[in-house]
Amino acid sequence: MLLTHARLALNAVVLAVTDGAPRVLTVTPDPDDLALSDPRTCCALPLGPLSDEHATLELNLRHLVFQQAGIHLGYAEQLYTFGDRLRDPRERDGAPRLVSIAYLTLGREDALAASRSGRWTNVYDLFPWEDHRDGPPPILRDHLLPHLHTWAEQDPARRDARAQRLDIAFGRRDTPWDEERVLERYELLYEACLVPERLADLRAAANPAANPIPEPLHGGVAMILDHRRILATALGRLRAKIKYRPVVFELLPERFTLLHLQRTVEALAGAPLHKQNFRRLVERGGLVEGTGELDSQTGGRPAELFVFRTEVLRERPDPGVGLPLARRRDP
Amino acid sequence: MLLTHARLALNAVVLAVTDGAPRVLTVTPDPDDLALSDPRTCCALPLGPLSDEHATLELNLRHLVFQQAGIHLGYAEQLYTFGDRLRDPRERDGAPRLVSIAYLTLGREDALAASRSGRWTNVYDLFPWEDHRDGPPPILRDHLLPHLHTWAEQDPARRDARAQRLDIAFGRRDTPWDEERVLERYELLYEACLVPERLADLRAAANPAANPIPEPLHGGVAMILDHRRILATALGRLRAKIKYRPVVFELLPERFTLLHLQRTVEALAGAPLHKQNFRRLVERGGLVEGTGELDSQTGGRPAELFVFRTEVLRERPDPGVGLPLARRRDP
DNA sequence: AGGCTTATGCTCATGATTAGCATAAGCCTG
DNA sequence: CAGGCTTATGCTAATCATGAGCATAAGCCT
Repeated sequence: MLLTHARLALNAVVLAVTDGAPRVLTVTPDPDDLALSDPRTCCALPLGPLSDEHATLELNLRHLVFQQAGIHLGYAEQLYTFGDRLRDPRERDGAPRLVSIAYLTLGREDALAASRSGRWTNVYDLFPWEDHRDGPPPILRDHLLPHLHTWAEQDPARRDARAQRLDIAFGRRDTPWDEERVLERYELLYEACLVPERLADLRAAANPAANPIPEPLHGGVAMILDHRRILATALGRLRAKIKYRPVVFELLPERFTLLHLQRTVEALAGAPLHKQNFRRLVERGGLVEGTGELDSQTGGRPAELFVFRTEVLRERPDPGVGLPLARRRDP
Repeated sequence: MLLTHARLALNAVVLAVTDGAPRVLTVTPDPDDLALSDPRTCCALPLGPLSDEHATLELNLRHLVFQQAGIHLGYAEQLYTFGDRLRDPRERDGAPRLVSIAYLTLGREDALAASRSGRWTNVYDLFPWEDHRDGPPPILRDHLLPHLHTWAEQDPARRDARAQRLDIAFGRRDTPWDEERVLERYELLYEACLVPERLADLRAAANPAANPIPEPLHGGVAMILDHRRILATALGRLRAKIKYRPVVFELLPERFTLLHLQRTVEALAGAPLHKQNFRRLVERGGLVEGTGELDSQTGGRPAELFVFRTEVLRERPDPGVGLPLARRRDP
């Protein structure tokens, strides 16, 4: 029952929403972890070792993020443990297996200033196909989907299975777009060689000749190892979670306008919401409480400032914000 | 980034539903893992080491369960990684930290026969307070809740916080009972010394005198280490999951009656459902499809046999069965 | 003053849920 | 074999939730 040859790491996905964009805390990769990627265009999630000093994994993680980026985390939940072999290409050369326990954590906007060595990266720079707030992004229709369809046709044996996965993940045919399926979409893009880190993995593969060399690689920001997959897992989880747990409020200042709240949810969900219905949902759901104070910085009629009603946690089992979707951005 | 002194284990929660009761696969504990518990009354979840032979954790786990119990697993998903210190009391004596990656898996009823060294244990023998199919179980009102309230009053400083946790977890006052909060309930019962394994942990504690020795321990089946906590996590997760993913069908034979389906959901949720509304929900939700064949073993009018409609996965983003709750068992 | 912006109240149609009632169609017993 | 038991299944009324949109309010700016 003893496993001696594993490297065990804690991994943090720290998310915030600033200026209407979801942002993730990234750090400069440890040269050790860079593997075969280019250090200039590559970023990494904060990570570090388990230490016996800390009684729980979560405390360990908080300490680690504070050390690396000077940030005191708010909400934190365990996300997933990534332990499959060859996540790190160096394992091919006999390096011990890497097992990463990843956490999803949220911070307030103002934590941005506190960051030391970390940087905040716009999540949609890393996942440009996930932002549907102004309708499906052009890159999806013009670039990714055509390539995905080509890829699906490529292998006659798996054609049907691939086509069906595409339908489900990207909302083709009778399936609606489901903003939660971030990981499924990432995995398809990875398999189709449309994300840059796939190139590194292929280069590191034992016999590069066996796999056709990828042609239509989508440029953009790269992340080390499987960190973009970890982030995809986190985004999908968070998009699901806001619907049934009041976690959005972890991302907002104590007092906020309803539009501020809406914009934050939209930034995470990557979808536009129907304004009036959104208000009704959060107000009637007992999630917020008016303070009577007004914010006149709105550019229009001043908006009332609200606070989160903590009591709702006692009253309802699943007090999420829900997503009253709008077809397009509300006029 | 190397952690040398951790023991890393895979842990399987294998669930099935037979004769209207949810059952979990348990094995005789490894003498090494027994720690301070009594081997006669103690059971364990299947567990084993990570092995470099297997490319993924999930394959590793499947192999392990097959070896230990002769069962080929169906559905499997990662549950949680338990890595806090002192999960194993022996760590106090310098034993390396134990990190367990737990999986939630489902099997068909008939897997029962295939089991070799494992046993199927009724989940509600381990969690008698969780079965509300015939209303709140007497043990809750007569035994656990009174003791919990006493415990809450015990510490004046934490009284309010504890009382509130009780309200939320057990559905007191204005909060409704939420069948998903299995883990929260377990943790309260653990803290209040109402589950047997707490005794073992206290005995192993460095200075037993610091903690008051527990009086009102609830007897019943014990599990090694924190395996009951792992199981609580699994049950809570599954109860949430059936509502938005069609996982119940993994527990049923290919063809089933709607009542069979309902009884299976009820067994997992621990709550009675409204029959007519349940039918409408699964039929109109497109989850099932009638075969035209009848089952005359029902004791009343023969019921139609249904099959799961796989296509639903393409059509709707969240095809769970939903829980049309009934106040009492339907007449 | 008039137009722009955002906030906020209200309505209407539609669909989903809850809670029952009622009937159907087997079996079993007297 | 009728009557009562069981379970299956169809149907409805009331209530509640959701999606879409209209209309008005109340700031600012020119």
